[in-house]
Amino acid sequence: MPLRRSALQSGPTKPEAGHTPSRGATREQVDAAIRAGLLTGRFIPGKAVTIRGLATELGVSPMPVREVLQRLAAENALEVKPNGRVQVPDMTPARFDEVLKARLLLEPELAELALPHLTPGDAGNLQSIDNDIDDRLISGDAEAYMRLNHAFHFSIYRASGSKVLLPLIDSLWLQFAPFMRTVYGRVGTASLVDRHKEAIRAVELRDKEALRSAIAADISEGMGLLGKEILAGT
Amino acid sequence: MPLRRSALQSGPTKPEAGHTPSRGATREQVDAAIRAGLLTGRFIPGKAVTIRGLATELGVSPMPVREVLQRLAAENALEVKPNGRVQVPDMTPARFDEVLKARLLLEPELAELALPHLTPGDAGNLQSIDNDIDDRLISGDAEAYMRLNHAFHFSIYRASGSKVLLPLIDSLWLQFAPFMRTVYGRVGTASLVDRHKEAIRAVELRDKEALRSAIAADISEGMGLLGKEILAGT
DNA sequence: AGCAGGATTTTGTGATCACAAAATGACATG
DNA sequence: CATGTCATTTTGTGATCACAAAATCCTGCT
Repeated sequence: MPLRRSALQSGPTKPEAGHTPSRGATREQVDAAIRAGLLTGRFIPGKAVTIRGLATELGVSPMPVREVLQRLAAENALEVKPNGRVQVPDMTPARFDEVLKARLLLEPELAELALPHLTPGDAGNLQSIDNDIDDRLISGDAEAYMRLNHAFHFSIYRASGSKVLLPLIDSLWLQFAPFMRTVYGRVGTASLVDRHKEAIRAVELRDKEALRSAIAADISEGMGLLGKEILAGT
Repeated sequence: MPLRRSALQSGPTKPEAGHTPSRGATREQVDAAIRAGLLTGRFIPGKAVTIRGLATELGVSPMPVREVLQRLAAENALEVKPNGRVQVPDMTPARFDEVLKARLLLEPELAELALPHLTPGDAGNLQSIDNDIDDRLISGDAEAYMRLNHAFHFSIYRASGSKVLLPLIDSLWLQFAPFMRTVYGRVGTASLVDRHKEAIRAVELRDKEALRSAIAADISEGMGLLGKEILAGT
């Protein structure tokens, strides 16, 4: 086997020695790798993803990949077709509307719940992430933009300590991210707008309503307008 | 092994002949069995659930059970502890508040989306389910009540044809159902109230707002009041 | 009796195998 | 050249195995 460079492996591979690292570590590694790949759009919707393929790509046995694929299918991040093939589900207008609606219902709510837990230090981190985003936008690095945008939102949401709403939102992001990647591939990243600055100010001022509307506007303008346009032209 | 009567198997077991039924059929069977068990409260929160145990109980190999458990863990219906053990997560006040909030955000919305698709025939089905529920309430059959109450709500929600909101709500029900079972075990079923009648009338009249508030009231009165009371006393 | 400590069993995890279904490709036929 | 057919390969699925960690049980001591 030629050991080709994988698009999923960012750092050097781990299995240096035969020692088992810890309980379920391999599965978590595989899970993190595939999740990150989905969130940054490295999987193309409609393209089949094979168990053995990912397994050899990640240098593990098919077993942990099988389990992770089932997990992601349960979160509707992947779709198991009746023949057993697994693929990233392709976006439909109906699905898009639903994801948008769900995001608008849940994300402002969770941001509000997180607000009391956000420290001035967190606001600083958000500021720094947003600066990175601006850099990536002008350099046109869509993959890095998606990773940072995810980091921005979830830095807020995670502060809530939520164990229910957060996983739901997680599932939503996994569902729309691969599609948005294809959108950015068409319209580029230069025209992207967000409401991150308003959100940061709202966090600094601890203004509940301002944060809600910043998040809501970020969603409907950033995702809503762009996506509708693309889906209409298909 | 004495082949004890399983609490999960309702009918006679299937694997009569060695013929493979169809693609992934075993997994679906296992998935349906465990899901139904969770929704009717046949699993006790905090009690560990073992792969091999379920496997022999269902008469299958551990493999499909492993995958299904991973799926359900991804939906937060089960919890994988750091040692790998899998159990039904026990309810905490914080978790309960979040589930309640999420239900109130999502379920009235999906009911409204479903309303245009609900026919007079559907209203009749709802009526018949609700009649069954009333019978079970006075006879005190908590397990049947939970199954029918689930059927009532999801008969509405499924009509929406939703592929995003519906799975999210599915996940929520799997999370609170086992806890509610313990609640019914304490307070009995005679005192349960619901807003099903109002919901049915709203469906018949195609009254959007009436349906929303019927569902919302059903949630906050049926689940909210009962749960708060129990959690406060723990 | 209470309890620590070690042996035994149980359990999850990752790997591999066998099999059937599906996808793929080659090839012959119209 | 298009098209249907058949052989080959790939793929998912379920089962089984080996191993280590965890839990459980038993025993012997104070």
